[in-house]
Amino acid sequence: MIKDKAQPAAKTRIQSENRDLILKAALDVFSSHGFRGTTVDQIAEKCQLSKPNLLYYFRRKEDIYAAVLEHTLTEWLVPLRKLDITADPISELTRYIEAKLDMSFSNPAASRLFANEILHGAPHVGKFLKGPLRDLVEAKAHVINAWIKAGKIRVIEPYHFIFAMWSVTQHYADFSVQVESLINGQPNLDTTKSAVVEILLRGLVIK
Amino acid sequence: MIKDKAQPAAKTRIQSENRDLILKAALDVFSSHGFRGTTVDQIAEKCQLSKPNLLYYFRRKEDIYAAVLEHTLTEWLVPLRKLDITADPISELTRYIEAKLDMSFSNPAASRLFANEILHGAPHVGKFLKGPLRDLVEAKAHVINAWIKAGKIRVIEPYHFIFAMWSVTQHYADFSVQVESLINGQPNLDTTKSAVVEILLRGLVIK
DNA sequence: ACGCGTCTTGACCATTTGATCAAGAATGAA
DNA sequence: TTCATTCTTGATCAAATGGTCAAGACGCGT
Repeated sequence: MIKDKAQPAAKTRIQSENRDLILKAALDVFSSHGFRGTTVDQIAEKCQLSKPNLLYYFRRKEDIYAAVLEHTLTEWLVPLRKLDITADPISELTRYIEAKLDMSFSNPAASRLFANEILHGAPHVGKFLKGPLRDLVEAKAHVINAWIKAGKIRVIEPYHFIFAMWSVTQHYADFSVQVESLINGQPNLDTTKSAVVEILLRGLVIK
Repeated sequence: MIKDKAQPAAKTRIQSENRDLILKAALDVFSSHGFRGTTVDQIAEKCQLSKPNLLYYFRRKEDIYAAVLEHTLTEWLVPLRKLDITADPISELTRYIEAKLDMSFSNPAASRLFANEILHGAPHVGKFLKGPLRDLVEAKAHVINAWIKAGKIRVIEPYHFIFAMWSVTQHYADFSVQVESLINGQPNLDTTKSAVVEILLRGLVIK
């Protein structure tokens, strides 16, 4: 669980600058090596601050991790929140899938940080999963069900469909090493977008 | 990279028994905590052997990890190898997806071990990805393309489609904590199978 | 029962690493 | 400029951890 409420808001210029530096470096290192795999020294070196200085801004290593994770989570849900029941389902879901792919390609570290956290049992975000995220997903499952009832898309199990959109889009960030090994290079964003949209949505279109 | 060739084959009864014990415990611990996150002591406790005894069978912690990973990888590709070009595409892909879901549900630890390895840059299996796995995936992409040319399924990008099948099926193992938090309990295997098959294959059926 | 090779472990070591602290340097409001 | 507050860091500590080793226990073919 995220224990300490986020550090008291930065009061000085130096504080906000250095906190940003630290969080940026920490995202990079934590996402590459996991929580146990990263050392405070690594983060310190990456942002050019001394280790005791890091621990001046964040008392414990775990506090840095919690701050990075929290910061990441808030941005994570923005696209899902925007899913609009009044819009056309296919174009709405297309927008969502493309937004998630944009995030995976532009900020894979954030995706990996989250994946690592879940993979290891979500020790810091268990409450987030069972609380805010669960409520949001439930609401969006209702949206999908409404579309189905209105005859706008074919019948599909909403939860599994949401999981499918997540897993496929995040795959390009979390498993990028594998993807790049198999296709011998970086995938093209636009090509990936159209392929993924086809795969996930073609089965939903009413003929 | 997997450095040492697998340990010399077990010669005595005690050797093969204890190696099995160790590998079983190690899969459990490594998949939960990652390589850096697990200690030799944890593995030792889980299989009721002393730490020096573990290091009698495997000289280094990394050797245990390599052995578990190698053991896991070999089983991993069995279903994909079986994809048969001569069979009916939809039933063949259905079989594959269901086999992968069976694996995710029955042995999530193996899936998580692999996910963790890839997530952290595949330090031990880079050659496997660019070698055997790449060749296999290339071959199966040809199979899918052949089905498309024969007019048996609709046009789809084969690599992205394979990635989609992997990510969706493995999601239920790798992100099980999230899945179970969101649906408030363990997903039903059969329900999941039919939902995933619908999502991934309905768009491929020729009307 | 013997004896050799296998197996087991308590004690120990070196290194890594998260965290502390006191002392000094920089900052910025008055 | 002044000086209280904020910021920075070298030195250091304690705990955790991967790995070693010598000595002894045990298994098993003869």
